[in-house]
Amino acid sequence: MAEQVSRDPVDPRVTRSRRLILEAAVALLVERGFGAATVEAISARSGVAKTTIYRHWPDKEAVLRSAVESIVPTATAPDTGSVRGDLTHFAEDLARILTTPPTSALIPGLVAAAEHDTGLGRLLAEFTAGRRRPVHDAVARGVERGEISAGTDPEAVAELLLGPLFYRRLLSRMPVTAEMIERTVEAVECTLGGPSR
Amino acid sequence: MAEQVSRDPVDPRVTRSRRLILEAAVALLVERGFGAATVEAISARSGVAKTTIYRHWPDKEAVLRSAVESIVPTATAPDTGSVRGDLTHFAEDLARILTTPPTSALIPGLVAAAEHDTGLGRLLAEFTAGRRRPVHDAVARGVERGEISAGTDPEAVAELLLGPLFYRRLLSRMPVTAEMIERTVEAVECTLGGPSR
DNA sequence: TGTTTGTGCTACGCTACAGTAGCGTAGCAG
DNA sequence: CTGCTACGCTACTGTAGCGTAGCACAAACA
Repeated sequence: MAEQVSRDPVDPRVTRSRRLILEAAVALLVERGFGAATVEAISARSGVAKTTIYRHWPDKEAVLRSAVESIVPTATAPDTGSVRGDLTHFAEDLARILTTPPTSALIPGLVAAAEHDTGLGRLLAEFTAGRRRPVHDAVARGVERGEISAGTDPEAVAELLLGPLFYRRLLSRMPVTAEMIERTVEAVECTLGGPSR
Repeated sequence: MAEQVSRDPVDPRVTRSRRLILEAAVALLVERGFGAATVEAISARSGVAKTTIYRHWPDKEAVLRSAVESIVPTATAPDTGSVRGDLTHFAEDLARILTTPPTSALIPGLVAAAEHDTGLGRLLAEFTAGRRRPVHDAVARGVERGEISAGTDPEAVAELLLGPLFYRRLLSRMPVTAEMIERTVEAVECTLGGPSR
């Protein structure tokens, strides 16, 4: 919860400790995955005593959740004036997130951890839902503008656009190039049709 | 290596042990993920002594690799006469794999493990490459048939088709419905264009 | 300046797990 | 029937990691 952060004027030692701990946790998650993110490793890397970590979080899971939360990126969704422009911008944004640390390195582990950890599962669900929202908005604007059919399913659009990008990151492990993005956006647009459809 | 399997007429006790061990390992991987698939758990579940496990594999990683290998499904790719038919059949096949055990439950963990384990990374690469091959073949047949343009990039087609399906399984966790498959195939087809293109 | 509060440190106890050694037994094949 | 081989079992060693207790110290704060 964010209340804690803004409420009382906290001791600078506390903020420093928390910051160092989370930085180290993120670095470990990114570099060596969930398996290597142990409390002792975080302590060693951050220079903060293990006991101090337990003074701020009840257990390891809570630390890792905080670490993950601390780097969840927010999606941007500017109105570029056309559906194609919006989707392209969005895809480029996602591609950047998918290929640059820290988020990039975190996603595979998060996907797997979400399978058996409900807390992280919720986090992943929030992340992906947040990712789809800009697409919904872009579609809504397109409909309003008369550019595309009112019957367009925004979820379907999001899926067609996000799927191939995540596929590259997680499965085929090919680089996400500008050409690939353009091609994918084109494919999505192709299915949209005009307002008459 | 497969030589061992077919070479000598093996002692039935050996085949029995190996089978029980791998079955237990797969069950554990499927039900509770890579983290829970310990040698001791496999031993307890299979009823085979831990020492016997180490008589057949050098270490835990090797056991898990064998377990994963034992359930990698092979892709089917019948020629239905049209690109659309081929792709639909393929997508339905993949959807089944993505939603039914044991493969379904294994994929998230495999994706994550592949990130830091080169052995499993190779396995995943082989799996996904095997998945894409039928799409390549379908495209090739479509080109030969004059149904679609010779310039069609089969990798792009595979990506557009596989991406959304995997996205549902791994990220949005929505069920893969028949409508969704049809919609996705339609979207892919829409980008193909005719032979004139 | 004195008091409070957060930290570092050492030293724990506990559990889970990897991997091994040696012995006795049971099943297989000739 | 006999030798061979795989197996089960017990008992280890060693390590890694979680989470805690208590004390001394130092930084923040009033």
